[in-house]
Amino acid sequence: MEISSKYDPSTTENKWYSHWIAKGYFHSVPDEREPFTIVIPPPNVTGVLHMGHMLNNTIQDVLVRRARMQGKNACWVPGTDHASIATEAKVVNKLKQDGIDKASITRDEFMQYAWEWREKHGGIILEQLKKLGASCDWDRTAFTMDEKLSESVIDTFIDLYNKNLIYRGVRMVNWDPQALTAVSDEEVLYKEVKSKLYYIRYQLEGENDFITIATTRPETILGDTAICVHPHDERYTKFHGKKVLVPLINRPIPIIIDEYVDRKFGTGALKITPAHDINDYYIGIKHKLPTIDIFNQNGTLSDAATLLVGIDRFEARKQIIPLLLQSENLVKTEDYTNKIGFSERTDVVIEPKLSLQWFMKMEELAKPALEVVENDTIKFHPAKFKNIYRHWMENVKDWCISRQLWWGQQIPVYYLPNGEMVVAKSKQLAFEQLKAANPETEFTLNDLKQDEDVVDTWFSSWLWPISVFDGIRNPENEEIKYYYPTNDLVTAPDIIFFWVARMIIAGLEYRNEIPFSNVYFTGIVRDKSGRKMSKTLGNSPDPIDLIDQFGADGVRVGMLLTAPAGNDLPFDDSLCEQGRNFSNKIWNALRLVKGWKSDNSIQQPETSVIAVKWFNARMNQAIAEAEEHFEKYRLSDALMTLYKLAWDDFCSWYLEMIKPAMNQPIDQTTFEATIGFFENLMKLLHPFMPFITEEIWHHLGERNEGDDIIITQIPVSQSFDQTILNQFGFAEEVINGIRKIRAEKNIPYREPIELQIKTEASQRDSTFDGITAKLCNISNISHVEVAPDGAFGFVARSTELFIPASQNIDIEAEIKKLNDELNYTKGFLVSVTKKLSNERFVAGAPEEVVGMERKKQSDAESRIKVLEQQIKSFTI
RNA sequence: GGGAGUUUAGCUCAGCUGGUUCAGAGCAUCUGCCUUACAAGCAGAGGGUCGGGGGUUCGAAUCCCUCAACUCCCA
Repeated sequence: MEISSKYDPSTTENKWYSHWIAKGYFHSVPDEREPFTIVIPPPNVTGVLHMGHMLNNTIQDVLVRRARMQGKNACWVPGTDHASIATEAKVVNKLKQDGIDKASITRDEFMQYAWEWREKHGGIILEQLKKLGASCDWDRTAFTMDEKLSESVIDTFIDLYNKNLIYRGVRMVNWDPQALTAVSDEEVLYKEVKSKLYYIRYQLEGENDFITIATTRPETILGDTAICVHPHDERYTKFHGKKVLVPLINRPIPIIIDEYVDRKFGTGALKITPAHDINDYYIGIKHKLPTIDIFNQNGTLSDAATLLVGIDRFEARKQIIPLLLQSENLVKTEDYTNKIGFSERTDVVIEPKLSLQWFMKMEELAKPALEVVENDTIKFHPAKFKNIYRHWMENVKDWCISRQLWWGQQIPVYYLPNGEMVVAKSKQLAFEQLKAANPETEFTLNDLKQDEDVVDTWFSSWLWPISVFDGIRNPENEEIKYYYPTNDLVTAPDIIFFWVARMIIAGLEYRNEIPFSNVYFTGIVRDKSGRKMSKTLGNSPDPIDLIDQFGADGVRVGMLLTAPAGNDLPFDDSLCEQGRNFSNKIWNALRLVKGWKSDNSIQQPETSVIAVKWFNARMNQAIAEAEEHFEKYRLSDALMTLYKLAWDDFCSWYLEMIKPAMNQPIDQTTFEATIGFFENLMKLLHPFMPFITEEIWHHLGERNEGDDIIITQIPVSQSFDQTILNQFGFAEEVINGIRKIRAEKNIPYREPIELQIKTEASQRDSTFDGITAKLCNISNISHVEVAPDGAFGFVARSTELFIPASQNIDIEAEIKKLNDELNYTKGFLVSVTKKLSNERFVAGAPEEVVGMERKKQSDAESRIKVLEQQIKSFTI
């Protein structure tokens, strides 16, 4: 069979993915095996696959495939979340393009459009994950607004309300004037912005005196209800108890005193606008100040402003300056840099705004959720994220869960005309509840009006590990009992509070059990210059293009090789190139092995006996190493271990050791052992490189229907022969020494050489002589008593080796080389001897350490002796 | 302003509770090779006073203090 010299992923990837699907390998049903469950962090339904998803889902797939090959019942639940703000914005835009204004249609009509949108666009990202090889149980694909999940959300809301953990209140919220909704603290991004500090003077009521304040937001003076000064600020003592007039509108407001004021900032006098600044809000409460909300929901000035009404807040800022100048209230303007909050969703400047919202009390719920992370019931990888988690949990604030949107689960609260409210699953139930509580009520069903708002999307996602198994509605169902708690969660650290913390809270509250045992925090994928990848910057490659270019396996390997947990990943195409090259390397190993004819009439050569014995030991050593890395969730290290096992040990060493002469058959024993090794390598690599390993698996032998690598058992480490590894270590030094001499002296590989070894007969070990001869094209290896003349020499451990020279030897160069080595070794000996002659060391250090030092000392001494002899032999 | 983390080769990172001349890996670089699986390759080589300073110790990349730079989180 002809196999191409370049591996072509495009011919294999779709083939195997369809095959796995057809065979139902990804589908899981509860059985008697140990379950291994991962729920996907549901990507945003509006999104397309980006590099962060690639990294995140590759890691999940590695974990899931490995678990599957360990004989566990692996279940990876895929799905998407409804992303209320983002999706609603998309739908509103789409409607606008079609000439429809959201305000002109009903809520039901809007929801219909939204569902249509999601039917059409909502599945893109999941389809893309298939290209990556993600072995999700697609039959379980979930969506946060599916009936099952939505009902769980509503049930939870009602339950928490009844437990007095949800309340409604007026609070200063982060208002997004574009999305026209409140957003949570976590959805506000603070950025440094160059702005101006305006110094504005307020005239005292009835006096011709002024007090000057500094502000970055001059337009908000219209909402001022006080000026605040520090009680000990002598500059302002004379103003205590007086009133000033708000410029332009001449509304009188009091001068209040509070230690909150920073005397050094600005003028030391602070304007107080309780409706539009969180700190002012608290001062307002403390001093019982009125609040004047001068903004409409869309960020324009309201009637309450009395001036510039209807003008946008930023335009108002521009327009108020000339007015203040004219009225001689503007004293001066300074450049100033401050941090301003932006909406994560719409990127507009957040407006602190007082509004009536629903909140969830967090303090009590947070305690047990902190505890399980502190005591490692849930392990974070890397553990440093525990600190961040602790800090947040200890300073947790109530969660604003209402959003002024339509796309999402509508809050199950019904209001009566008199302002009373009933919390229930439906209008009918609410009415029944009302009747039960108050049989005399005059209100009818139609008097009940449901809250217009929906709950935050995270109020759906926080239930995800439970709700995908219907564990809220049916807490005793078989699936939730089998799959929950899930095993691993793989996510980015930036949603540790949005999501991870709240899932832990929900798990403990509703299952009385943690939702997962391990949380693997990936890094953030950045571009070469360290910037976060984003659509707006346009610095993110299209993952699908990358897959086309390097193959899914290549991209997976590329991403994982340099992505230790929690470390940012500066992405570069060359990483995927490395992955692709690796695919090609093992592909070519297949070509070599497939080209051999095996013959069971040939005796297995001694060199191959040794080679097989060695590789077997080496492989088990590497497996043990990889297992350890997996245990610590160091996937990139596990991959690197296997990468080197395949490339260096298998391809570069082992295959060269056993390679038959050109066009010669190979003995059956070695051939079978080699196929076995190759198969094991493919199994070990399968979680990382699912496609090529499946392809090679089928090339390596005749497979029965259903004999696919994806469901084979992954090799586990067995005890291995340390002696042969040590013997190889020595052989490796010898071989490298010979190669170095060949390279330095320009002796081409084709030209056979002789090798003479000088060791004491008792220490002679010729195990690898045959292999050394084969790999270095040595015609004859002999053991000698005396160093030969006219030979290139080198020392491996404390053995002298010589290659008789067919050419003249540059004696001086040889002596120099030996002298350099001698000096180095002597220096080493000095340091060791010094250490050993230090009584405090010998007394204080553990015996093993001292023993090791003694061994180093004697090794160095004998090596020095050998080197000195060699030098002497040259100088004679 | 408060908190956390990071700083080791050109790049990305390992180096666990001090102890092999401990300074490592991959990639990149340089040199020589189309050696009959692979130039997406093979064989060699170079490269770091472990951010600076101080301390503890027989011994410090590792522990302590301090300074500096960067990153993130919170307000």
